[in-house]
Amino acid sequence: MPRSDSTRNKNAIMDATLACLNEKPRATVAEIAIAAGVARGTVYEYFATREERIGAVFQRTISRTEAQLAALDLARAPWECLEDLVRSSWRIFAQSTGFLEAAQHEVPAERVRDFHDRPLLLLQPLLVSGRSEGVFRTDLTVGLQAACLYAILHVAGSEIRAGRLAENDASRVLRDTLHALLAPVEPLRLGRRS
Amino acid sequence: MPRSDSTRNKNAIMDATLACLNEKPRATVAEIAIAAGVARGTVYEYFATREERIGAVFQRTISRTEAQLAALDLARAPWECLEDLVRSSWRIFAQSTGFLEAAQHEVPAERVRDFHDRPLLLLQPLLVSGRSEGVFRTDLTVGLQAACLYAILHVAGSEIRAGRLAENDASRVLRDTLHALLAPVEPLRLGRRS
DNA sequence: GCTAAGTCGTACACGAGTGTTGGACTTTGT
DNA sequence: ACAAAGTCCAACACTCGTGTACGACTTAGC
Repeated sequence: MPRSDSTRNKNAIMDATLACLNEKPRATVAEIAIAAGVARGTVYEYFATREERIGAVFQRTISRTEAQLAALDLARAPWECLEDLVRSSWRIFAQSTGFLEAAQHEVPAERVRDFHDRPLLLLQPLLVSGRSEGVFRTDLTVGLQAACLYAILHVAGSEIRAGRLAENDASRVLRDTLHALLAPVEPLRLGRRS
Repeated sequence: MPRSDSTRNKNAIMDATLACLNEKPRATVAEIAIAAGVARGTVYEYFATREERIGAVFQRTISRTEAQLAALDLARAPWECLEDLVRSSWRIFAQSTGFLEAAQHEVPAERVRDFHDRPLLLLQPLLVSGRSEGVFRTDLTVGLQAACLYAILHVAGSEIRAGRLAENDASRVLRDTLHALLAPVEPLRLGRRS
């Protein structure tokens, strides 16, 4: 029967880890402890090593992402599906891309593989169904499209953090950009002036 | 009158710094020295501190990028211009995005600002002219478009490093993706199934 | 209010990376 | 071939972050 403030602190530490690492990849234990409103030593009560701590947050972030993706109703039209996805989860990306980037280099390679593969696998059905319905373009790899999709989410995150994009606009901008990325090209009149 | 092997070593060190930091943000002086085929102490002959060293490579990378951008003939059609740009410089991005990412956190904030602003400023005329000619979409900020553009180049770099994208395909893929990103949306029938 | 669980703060040992120094050695350019 | 320029290597001091230890203190929960 863990005490209530205990779990509260644990969460605070994980949140602080996410937040700190998100904007400064080399954030130190001391900084994280301060951000969590906790003594440095307390951090070690829950996570014996840096790797364990980061790993836990890493895991939690993946779980959350997967939950978002799993909640999608793939039976609906691909575009609506995608819009839903973006609307419901762009924020979580904006708040964790920096962390994930940093975590790459602190976590054993196998788990990084996980991180790269699982969300892609979950995204794949959506992309594939969009393709087979003829509403997504097919001249680029799904892998690449997924990578670009995540990158765009990433961009939105940075732009918001930098104050160059208002949070209110994010959803619309993302929708439009992703639409451009995934929509099929029709006649493909390209590169020559009209 | 600097000796010839001296400048050769200096270049080797800068190249090694770029390469090492590119695939491992926390690369150490020792590793870089080895990669440059040089004793650790020798590194300090040219760059007294880590910051100075990274700063130099940082600067060099910016200069090269600017040179690429400056070489563009803006009088030509925007699409051709863009294609040229991509064709001539995607490689330099693929070889330095990791480094740049890492350098962000090792270099004083003012210079980072430089790094973010200058390439954008150089890209801006191209984007603007494309807009005024009506061949680029105008419903998104130039800043955001530029950010996405760089992000896509970034993605290509990672995908290539990860072996998921062949170098031969990169140019075409980039052209198509960027086209999608920048091309105007015509009727904008969006989100509803046909 | 009492107790156990949890926290705090400080101090310490340890490792790793940085930057320095100095003398022996090797290479370049003339 | 000879001096100057440059390199190498080993050792060292220093900083900083990590992780451990422990006694004193505070809080939650019954």
